[in-house]
Amino acid sequence: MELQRLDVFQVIADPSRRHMLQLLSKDSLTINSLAENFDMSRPAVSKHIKVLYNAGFISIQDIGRERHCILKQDGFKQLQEWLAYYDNFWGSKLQKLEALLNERSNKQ
Amino acid sequence: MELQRLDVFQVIADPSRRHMLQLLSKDSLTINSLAENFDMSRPAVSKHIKVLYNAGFISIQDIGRERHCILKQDGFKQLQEWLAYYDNFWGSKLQKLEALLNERSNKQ
DNA sequence: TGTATATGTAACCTGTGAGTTACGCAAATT
DNA sequence: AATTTGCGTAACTCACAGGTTACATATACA
Repeated sequence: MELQRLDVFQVIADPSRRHMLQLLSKDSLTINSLAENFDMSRPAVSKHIKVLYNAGFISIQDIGRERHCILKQDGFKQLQEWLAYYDNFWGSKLQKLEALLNERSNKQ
Repeated sequence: MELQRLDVFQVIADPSRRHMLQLLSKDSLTINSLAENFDMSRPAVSKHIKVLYNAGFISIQDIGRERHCILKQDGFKQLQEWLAYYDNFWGSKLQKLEALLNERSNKQ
């Protein structure tokens, strides 16, 4: 795995990574303490962490030989911005319907 | 491609599918009119549409031999629910910080 | 100083998502 | 009735994400 520069959409597409984010929302954890929760090798977890870090979902604080992973908002923000566009779509669709209904009732 | 039952996270991980959603947010389109916007074969587009449909991102209205694709809210809702959990996380984190700051200023 | 611990990286294997072409079928058109 | 159009599906190829094991490195501890 050379590049590991997946975008935010690809990052959350993996169930293991979503599970990691969920665990980190409860408490910040080291790579090993994270790995205890998964049925995969520690290097595999390490790679996922790298992916999450590169996409801005976590920050990492090195304390001695330990790496503490902390949830970070940046990655989530990109997703929210994407969704906000469609929120607006549903909103305006509803508004058009309301406008149509108002127009109808005015004509009566 | 046998199963094509990807979850909402996998569905939006593909750039082409996100582009399709964007196009459909402007206007509902048939498979062919959609395909004109992409540098891929029509069967490829047809498969993406099936994936989007199965995940609840679009509904389809058959008119004669044409299939009209219309944006649908269901898929987006699942993503919003997922994000809402973390919204709450950031919210509560901010509240804790505020509480801490208030406590400090009261002590002075 | 030697050993145990926490982690990263390289090399490799494998499953599968995403593309292709070829074909089939029903609806529209002539 | 014959042809064209719009679309779905089957069979195949290929790239690559996600897993593995083996090894390297730096910190903590005895």
